[in-house]
Amino acid sequence: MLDQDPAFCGVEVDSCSGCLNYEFNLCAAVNKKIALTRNLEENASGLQSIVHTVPSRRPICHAKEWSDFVTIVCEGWAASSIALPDGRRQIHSILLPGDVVLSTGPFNPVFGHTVEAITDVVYRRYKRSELEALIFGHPDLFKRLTGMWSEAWLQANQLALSLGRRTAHERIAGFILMLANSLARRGMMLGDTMEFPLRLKHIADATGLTPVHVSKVQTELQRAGLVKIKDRSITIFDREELRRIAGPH
Amino acid sequence: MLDQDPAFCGVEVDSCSGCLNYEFNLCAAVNKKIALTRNLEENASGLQSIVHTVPSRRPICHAKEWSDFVTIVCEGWAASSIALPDGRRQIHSILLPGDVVLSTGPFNPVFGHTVEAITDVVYRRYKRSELEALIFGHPDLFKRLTGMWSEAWLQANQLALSLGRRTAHERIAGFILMLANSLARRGMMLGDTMEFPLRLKHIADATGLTPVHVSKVQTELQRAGLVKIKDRSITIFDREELRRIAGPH
DNA sequence: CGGGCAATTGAAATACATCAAGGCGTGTGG
DNA sequence: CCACACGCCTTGATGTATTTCAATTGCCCG
Repeated sequence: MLDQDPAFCGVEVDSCSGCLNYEFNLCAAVNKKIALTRNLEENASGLQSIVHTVPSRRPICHAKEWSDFVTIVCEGWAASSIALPDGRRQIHSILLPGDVVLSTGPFNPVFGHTVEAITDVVYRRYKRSELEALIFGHPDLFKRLTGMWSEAWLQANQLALSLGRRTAHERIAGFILMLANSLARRGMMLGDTMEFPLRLKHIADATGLTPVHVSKVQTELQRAGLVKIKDRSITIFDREELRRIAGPH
Repeated sequence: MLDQDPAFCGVEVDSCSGCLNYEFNLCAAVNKKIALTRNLEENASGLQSIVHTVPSRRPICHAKEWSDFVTIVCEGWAASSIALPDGRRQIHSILLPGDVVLSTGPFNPVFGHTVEAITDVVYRRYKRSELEALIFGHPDLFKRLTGMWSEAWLQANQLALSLGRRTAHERIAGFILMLANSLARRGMMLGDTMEFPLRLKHIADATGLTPVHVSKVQTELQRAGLVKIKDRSITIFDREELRRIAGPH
């Protein structure tokens, strides 16, 4: 879906309303607020955003970058990670269309993170100061953001639980199911098939394993007839069994 | 220090001003705001809190509990964790005096977490609704909270990095150093010695290892003369070398 | 056609877990 | 006061999940 129409969101400033994920997250809320302030004849051209496009494998935000902007993914897949100087790194979130890049968070930027495009990515940047001003005036928008924070914190802790206490099989099965859920919520599943542009290295860095081992577990899952990974997409045949392998939640 | 005067914070409602950690975190800010609102003759008896005491090894907040209260630790050590039904669990933060129990977060409670007393613990509960009201009126207090969230998120991600990518030695050395820093900021270090009330199981659940393995690594660190663990306290002899073992940051 | 990344596969190495036994401190009941 | 049980820690022996190393293949792209 992404590849079929990479320019779907377009490049004009307020083309989000046409975006498939418009309703998904912050974008909708923000734009509706813009509409509201317009009606009120105040701050008419208030919240501007600039659309950027980045080819796959390129960084979107760098670890040291001090950012005055809040970034939201419009199109494509990206990975947010922390890296050690010796090259080890841990991906802590896969960013999909509609996701706010939390390290460029609406209230405070969080340093030390790197965001890298997995596929070609289209993203949008809001000026933090403007977004902040908007948020303070609108309690529901605010609620949405604090809710986002709590959820992100919970997810981070659950990732820690996985990395600390789950086996490779559990982690990988769980990772696939998590992606399937995220994509389903976005209407990006075609039946039981979804895009799967991740390299082994991505999965390895997200699950705390090595690419080699990820490959072995994946072929096991495939030989057992649970999934089929091919041509940068994955089909889930036996979701029930996959859930069983992913272990308790 | 904790054991010497467990009732240091007292049990009256606004005894925090005498607390060693009063200036450390939210308490100070909250209480100053109370003072401010008093001066303004509004909401005079606004923010009430109730002090609770819990003996070691007892739960403070349960996983399923819906909480209308925000909890702050006044005295003692506690652990916040997520558990799997089969008993595996991951501790994601050690809570020390002055720490806000983030799963009872100021804006939203976060479910699925368990908070357990390690030592005897004294904590204080604020009604969320009251705290929330207070926060909205006071931007600096608000800034403080969003800053807390960002920091907590960063820490969670760094924990994930450790669990996913660091060796047992790195994790344990890093864990000890982290505690030393936290305690130092609170003025709870006596030279290079600090309280260390954690059981092997706690350290294991915080580092994603088994108690047996933690024991082996600890005795290695001790034999190498880097630290000495004895009588529920730990002394750091060679912080430099410990940092080297903890690996890059 | 060749060169370079990505994935697969097998063999060997290793870090950590599991199992099991013993010791030490602490509380408890006789 | 002693005997005893119990929880916690230590230590060694063994087991295993995952890593590391290495060789091979396929594929994309010039």
